[in-house]
Amino acid sequence: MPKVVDHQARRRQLSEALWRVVSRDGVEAVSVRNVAAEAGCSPGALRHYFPEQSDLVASALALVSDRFAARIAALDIPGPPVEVIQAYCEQMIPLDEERRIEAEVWFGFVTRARHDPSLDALTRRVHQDLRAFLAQLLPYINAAPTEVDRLHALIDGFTVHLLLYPDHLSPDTVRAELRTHLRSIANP
Amino acid sequence: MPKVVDHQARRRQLSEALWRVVSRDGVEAVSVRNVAAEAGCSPGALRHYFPEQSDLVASALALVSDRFAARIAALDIPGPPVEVIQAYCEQMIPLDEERRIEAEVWFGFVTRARHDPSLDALTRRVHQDLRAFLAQLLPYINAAPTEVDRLHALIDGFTVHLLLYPDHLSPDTVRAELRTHLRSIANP
DNA sequence: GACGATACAACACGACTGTGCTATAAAAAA
DNA sequence: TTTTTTATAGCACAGTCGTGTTGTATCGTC
Repeated sequence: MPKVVDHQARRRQLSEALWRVVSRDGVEAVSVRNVAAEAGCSPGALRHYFPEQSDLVASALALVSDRFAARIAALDIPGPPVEVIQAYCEQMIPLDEERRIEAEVWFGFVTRARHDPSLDALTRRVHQDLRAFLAQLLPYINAAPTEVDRLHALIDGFTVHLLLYPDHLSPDTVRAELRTHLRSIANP
Repeated sequence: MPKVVDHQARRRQLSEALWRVVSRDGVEAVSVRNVAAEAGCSPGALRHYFPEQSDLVASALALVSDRFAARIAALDIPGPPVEVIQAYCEQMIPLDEERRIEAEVWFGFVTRARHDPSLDALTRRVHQDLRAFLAQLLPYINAAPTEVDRLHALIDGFTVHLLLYPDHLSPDTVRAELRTHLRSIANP
């Protein structure tokens, strides 16, 4: 048997290299050569793990989704229901550097996904999962089920604003406004 | 003097050709050649009006902003303040085909603008103008000035969701939820 | 009608793209 | 040690990109 490497770990490294390229130079700078250079390997090596470019992008997007799911699973917040839901919702918003890069990658490629069938399925599924997740949260604060779309839009709106105009909106402001919103839709 | 053409009109035609390319094939399909072909002219002719590609994109983005401003100026809604503000806010949301294409172009290039200084200034200015416009609206329904960020995020969140997942969210739902929001922050 | 400015077309160039193909290095198995 | 399988590297190819340059047709003015 030949040299053995952890394929899964290698793919994650390469996906994170793509993240760094997006964060530094934007989505339009993502190419096989650029990502390989960022990861410190040859384009041929990258193509050994991702035969086509869409495989690489899909993996990078899936990693965003996985990281979010891991954060949610690791959360163990005590306190009143509104604070628990606040903590969950905050995991979807780029309030720190880690979440900022993830959101940058996600929103950088989500527009491309509409014209790329291989990415389209993934992004639609994640969107629907998030909506379902939020819908599942609402009963804990006795909010009306119809509030899910407004909450979801608010979260993604804050996400876009934090990404594009970080100097016009502080994470603390977003946290406070999110809390205001959750309290306003909660029925004690 | 030579053949005279209406430069402003020609630029608008070319900008709208760019819109159609974005709407059909996405932002990544925008190139000097593709837009020229869509407009039915040669790349050389396009470059006569837009020496560099960023000039073309900047013009297309400015046209979005101008169209929005024209719609706002043309509005003459009678009725209670909440309904008037509702009508204003709806002009920012892709609730019909015209606004959908505009929003598609805007959100398609706004991520690129963060890495392109010539586009950055325009997009930031528009964002700030919209925020100021919303802030100016709030007193008419006696809403707290602090509500501007939440309203702005909600509007852009709905915009993104309508753009990316139009089959998960209907324009009517958005209209209804926006009205719910405006009523919730209004103090009679 | 001749002139000159403008509109437009066409090509050239270098750089970049994704992707196929081939060669080498390395490590596990024989 | 030899064999075999994998990991990585590197090159080739056709296509597209933005943009510079050069030529030509067309119209308003003299």
